[in-house]
Amino acid sequence: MTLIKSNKPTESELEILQVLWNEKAATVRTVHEELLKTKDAGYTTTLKLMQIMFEKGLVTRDDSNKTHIYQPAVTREKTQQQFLNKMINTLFAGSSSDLVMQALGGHDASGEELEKIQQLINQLKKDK
Amino acid sequence: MTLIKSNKPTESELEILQVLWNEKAATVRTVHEELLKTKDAGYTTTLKLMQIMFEKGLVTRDDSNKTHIYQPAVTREKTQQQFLNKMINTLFAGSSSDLVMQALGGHDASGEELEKIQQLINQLKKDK
DNA sequence: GGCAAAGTACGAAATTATTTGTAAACCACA
DNA sequence: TGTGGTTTACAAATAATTTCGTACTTTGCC
Repeated sequence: MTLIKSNKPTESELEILQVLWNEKAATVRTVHEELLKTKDAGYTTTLKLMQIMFEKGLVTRDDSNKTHIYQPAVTREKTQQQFLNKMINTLFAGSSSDLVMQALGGHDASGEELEKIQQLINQLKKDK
Repeated sequence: MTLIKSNKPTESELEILQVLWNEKAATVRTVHEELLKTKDAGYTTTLKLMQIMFEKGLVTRDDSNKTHIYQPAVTREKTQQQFLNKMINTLFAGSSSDLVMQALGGHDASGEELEKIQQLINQLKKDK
């Protein structure tokens, strides 16, 4: 049996994934331009990171043209869940509802958002 | 104006903080024994980590006796909020309710927990 | 063909985080 | 007093992550 490495993306890799999730597909150039809006790094830095992500299997790429086009190979939802679970364990002593309460309390969600959450809760209660 | 470094605890530092939050105060030995239950590291590793945390201001310590006694210098709640905000930004495109929904959907909370969350939501809606 | 622009590959430096070895200080107690 | 056990201090090795320089490749255009 082969143990599959979960390959959790690093901090910088997450930033890149974020862009790819939004754009569906993008060149290094595009990703880099996007990153420049919030941080400051060299082009080859972004390139290198994306190459590493390719090796790790975090992204796929089409290299049939000179300019490669990258796509995310992991879904936003899976990755979110992965980090949420980690966080629930290391920071909320395993209690997901503690996390939810803290998130609801700290930030403010709009009335509309609260409504959506409430509906989800009703659904979950019904399912029990 | 002095910029205050937020000094976000690292992964290992979080594990130590977790113990300190539970125990209120503890020696390196105690923390280390606790960590041994889930991971495997040398005593001096834990010691070193706690010394670094002291330098960073993440913990305080009473060194009036030979065996120093450490206490957390940051609260669990503040730290949770810090990481939640980070995560909301880098992984949930700024939407806290997306995080909540994902957390509720992925893990299961007990009926009792759902009840508590629902009450919190009602409260928040009323406050608007 | 030759040149410039934009891209990729790759190695290695720089930085940050984690782990460990060793020495020195302290304490208990035979 | 001196010996063993526990502790802190410190320096340095190791590992993981991020950044960058440089060389090579491709393409379009004169």
